[in-house]
Amino acid sequence: MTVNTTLLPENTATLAPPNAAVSASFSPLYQQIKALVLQSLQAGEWKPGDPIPSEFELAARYKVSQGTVRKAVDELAKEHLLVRRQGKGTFVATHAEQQVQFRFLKLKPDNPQSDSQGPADRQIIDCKRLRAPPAVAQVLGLRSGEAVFQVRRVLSFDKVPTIFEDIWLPGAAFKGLTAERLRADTRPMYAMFESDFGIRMVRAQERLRAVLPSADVCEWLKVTSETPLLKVERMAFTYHNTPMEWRIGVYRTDNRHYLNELN
Amino acid sequence: MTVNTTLLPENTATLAPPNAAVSASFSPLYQQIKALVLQSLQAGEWKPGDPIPSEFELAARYKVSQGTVRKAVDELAKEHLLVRRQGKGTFVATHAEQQVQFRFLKLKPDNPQSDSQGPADRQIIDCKRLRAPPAVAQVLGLRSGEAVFQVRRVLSFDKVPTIFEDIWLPGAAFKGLTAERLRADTRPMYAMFESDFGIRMVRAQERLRAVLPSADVCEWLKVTSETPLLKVERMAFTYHNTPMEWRIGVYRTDNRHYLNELN
DNA sequence: CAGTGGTCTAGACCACACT
DNA sequence: GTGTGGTCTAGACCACTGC
Repeated sequence: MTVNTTLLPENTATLAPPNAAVSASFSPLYQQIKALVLQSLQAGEWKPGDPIPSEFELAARYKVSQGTVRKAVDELAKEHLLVRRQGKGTFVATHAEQQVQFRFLKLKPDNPQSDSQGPADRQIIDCKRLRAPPAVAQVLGLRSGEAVFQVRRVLSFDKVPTIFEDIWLPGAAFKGLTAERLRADTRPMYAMFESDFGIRMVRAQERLRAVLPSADVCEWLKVTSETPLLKVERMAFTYHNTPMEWRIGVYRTDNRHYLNELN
Repeated sequence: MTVNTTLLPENTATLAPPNAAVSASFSPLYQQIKALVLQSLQAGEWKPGDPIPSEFELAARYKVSQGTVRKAVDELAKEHLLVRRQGKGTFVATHAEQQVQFRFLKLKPDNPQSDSQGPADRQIIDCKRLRAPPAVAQVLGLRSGEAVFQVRRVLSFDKVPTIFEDIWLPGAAFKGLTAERLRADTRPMYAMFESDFGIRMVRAQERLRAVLPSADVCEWLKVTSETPLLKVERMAFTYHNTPMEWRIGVYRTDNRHYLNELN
């Protein structure tokens, strides 16, 4: 495999000096393999939950050694794009698995023994199809005025309304989304996005602030306007860092907290 | 190297069947090497900023192949305990490096171009040696009444007091800590902990809430009692998950936000 | 130039899951 | 048993750093 070509029919890594003049943009073989696997993931060649070919098969396909494939797959597994299961195979990661459900929800109960840690009760307020306001269009990488969906919902834990969220999604990718469909589905929202729209959220970024609630938030969360709330602004991305969701939530934090691990 | 012994004089991995009866507690060689390196780090055999022996030297010392050492060091590097530098060697990580300073401070300016991202102005209010209140003793793993230090300080960005913090440290480990020493040192606090007390913070956990400020916080941050603040409770750990710091901070978030990457 | 970490290969064997 | 991922080894060569 030559260096810095996107694909190649045969492995020339040990035959040709890989780095005569291209030293500036040198990229190791396993990174190139990683990019190829990622391409297949994005193209939907293997769907969430499916097994991908074994390491030896991939090694044969790309004409590299199994160890090189292993290193590429290792990185994708660490980024939660793939899941390795010893003895079984390597699978495309999915938000539908019990194990990783609510990977992105960091709000935990202060007293885990007395308060539920499980999924919340969800109430979809509405789901509207709109022309994107400028701010929304900008963060989602759309042209101003393109179609977007706006979903509003309330999450309750132990019967206490705790989270109010405003979710913006690109109209083109989520064609056919309705409040009814959201209400009918009992799985996590991101699991439905995978199966119904072929969109897998891979990475997210959250910005947190302390705020006081607006009048309508007071209504939905049944709090006074003096109750400080945690405002969580989330950008979620699919493959290749494509923004696919903008979510603005406010959390009650009197019996729960946002837990963050620093490594 | 036999399996499941903490150390061994020679490599028997290829000689003895590693796993006749101990299948339940099997641990791979590289994990054992990792534990040994970690032990040397904790014991201070190599100090923050120092180079550790080369992969070949470590391989010779532990009687394993270089590849096995590599995998152990890889993991320690990913956990930020070591830093690899191609061509130079592998070094014990330190909070003193420009590159990783304030690794644990997640408060970022809303407008990076106009607001400073750099280190804050620090004002040490006081540093008291006390007998640990029960709550403090519990989280730090001390007996109630053991000595602790309480440091209070204010951090300002662009002349705006933004963070008020209350920091609790075990008295035994930080013997000799004073407000004067804290004020005299211009480095990040964790860098001083390394050089002056031999304590390296390796991992931390933060719990976030929205709160309204107490009367003294209003004073220090010059805000009204109606200003919602982000309360950040941090537990920091040294090697082997030993708790070494409990820190309770309140952040102003009107011009800054807490940024969190979800992967 | 020598020494370090980084990549790649080839082959052996182990642990695990399914059949 | 067969096939999967997981570990370990040995050796080659590349890229980077500093003498």
